[in-house]
Amino acid sequence: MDVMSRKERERLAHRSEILRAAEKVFALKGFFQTTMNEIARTAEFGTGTLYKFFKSKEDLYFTLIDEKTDEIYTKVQAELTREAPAIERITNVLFFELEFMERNRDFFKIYTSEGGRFEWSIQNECGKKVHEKMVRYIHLLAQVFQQGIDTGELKSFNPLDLAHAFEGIVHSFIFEWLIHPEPYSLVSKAETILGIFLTGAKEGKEEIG
Amino acid sequence: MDVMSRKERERLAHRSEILRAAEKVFALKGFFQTTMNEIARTAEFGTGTLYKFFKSKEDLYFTLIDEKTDEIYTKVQAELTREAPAIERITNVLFFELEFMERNRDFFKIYTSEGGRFEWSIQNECGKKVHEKMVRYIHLLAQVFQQGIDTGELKSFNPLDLAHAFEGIVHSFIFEWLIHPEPYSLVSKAETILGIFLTGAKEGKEEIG
DNA sequence: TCATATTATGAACCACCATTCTTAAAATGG
DNA sequence: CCATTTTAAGAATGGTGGTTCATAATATGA
Repeated sequence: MDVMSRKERERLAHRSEILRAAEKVFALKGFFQTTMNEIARTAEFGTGTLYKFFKSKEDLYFTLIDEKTDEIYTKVQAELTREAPAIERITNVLFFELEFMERNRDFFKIYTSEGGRFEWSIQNECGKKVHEKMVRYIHLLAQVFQQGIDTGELKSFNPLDLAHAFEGIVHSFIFEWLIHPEPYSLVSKAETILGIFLTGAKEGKEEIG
Repeated sequence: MDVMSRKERERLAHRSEILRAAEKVFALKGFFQTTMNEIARTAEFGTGTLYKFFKSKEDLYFTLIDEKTDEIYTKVQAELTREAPAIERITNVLFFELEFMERNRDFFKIYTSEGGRFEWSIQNECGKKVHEKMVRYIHLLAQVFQQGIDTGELKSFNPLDLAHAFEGIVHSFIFEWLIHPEPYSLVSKAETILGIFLTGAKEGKEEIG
């Protein structure tokens, strides 16, 4: 049952088109170097039209990030709060993340570049929202690690430290994949990531004799 | 023996003062939001004077990064190419890095924000230089891991993957430390980082014996 | 000290956008 | 079809900030 009028539906469609165009341009040039004009041209709208949907460039930018992060975070959250061994949940989340980034290269370029600008982002009203969501995600992850420790699956490191370490590794693999000139499957790195994170780099002393 | 004239020495001193001021302002506001005017005011020079030392804002920015990275990379490089067990070298480098960042909070804010802007940075002539240095560093690290694998100290993961994972963890701990409101010792996290990286998160099933 | 050369200065210039606003076009509906 | 309302457009506006340059300040050295 469609409760929206044709007008409303069209309006929404136009909004998404603008967001899609913005994503492309922001990913290519970063926030400060993309102009509203260019986004408008890419989306095939007039410049003024953008302001019918978003009250400023910042608003457009953060809305973009906010809606996309929601898309992945809801999925990840569902998996993390499931009833299952911690390692299994972490593994699945890793696959989610990698697969999502593989399908949303542009988005991650924007997302990752947010990392650098925290001073500015965090001051900003919309930026704060995005940042809080990242924090909540890390804490959720830490909670799962805590459970893994409790069940004896994991060593008793500080769970928040584990979460940071895990995200650090994942992030750096995604980053590497992004700047790599010839594309390869990001998901194929999952085994490696898990291997290093779970069993560590050091060769276990195999005291044979 | 001083081969520089007083003039030359003064000129050099002024240059450093400008760089120091720039570091402070860039760290606080990021590249696009700091103005040459503000850097000049901070350094107590006229705006035009900056252009006697640096041909543009970009030049100033990348010179800053370039010279600081040299400072740490030479130290790190010396340690990495030393004759010693791989794990020992990695451990020392980790302490270097953390200690350096602890003394150069501002610099790392700039450095990390470079991560995000790779499209732009890499196109840029000066940016390319900085990027190449990062790549060289990672490869050096990978080489050490390779040696560690050869000597049986480390498991035979792909050494480049190990290097990325290691830097990912370190980076994420530094990042966390940066945004944390009340300061704590970064160096104190070294044990944790090494623990996670070397032995992994999973509780050991005491493989064989 | 004074004439000259050198250097520093910051006001002015100019290009660049985010945003607004007038105008033109398209819906609407009688 | 026409009158009226709604919406889209992109030119015009205003503010900003990197860079330059004419001038002031300072140094030099005779």
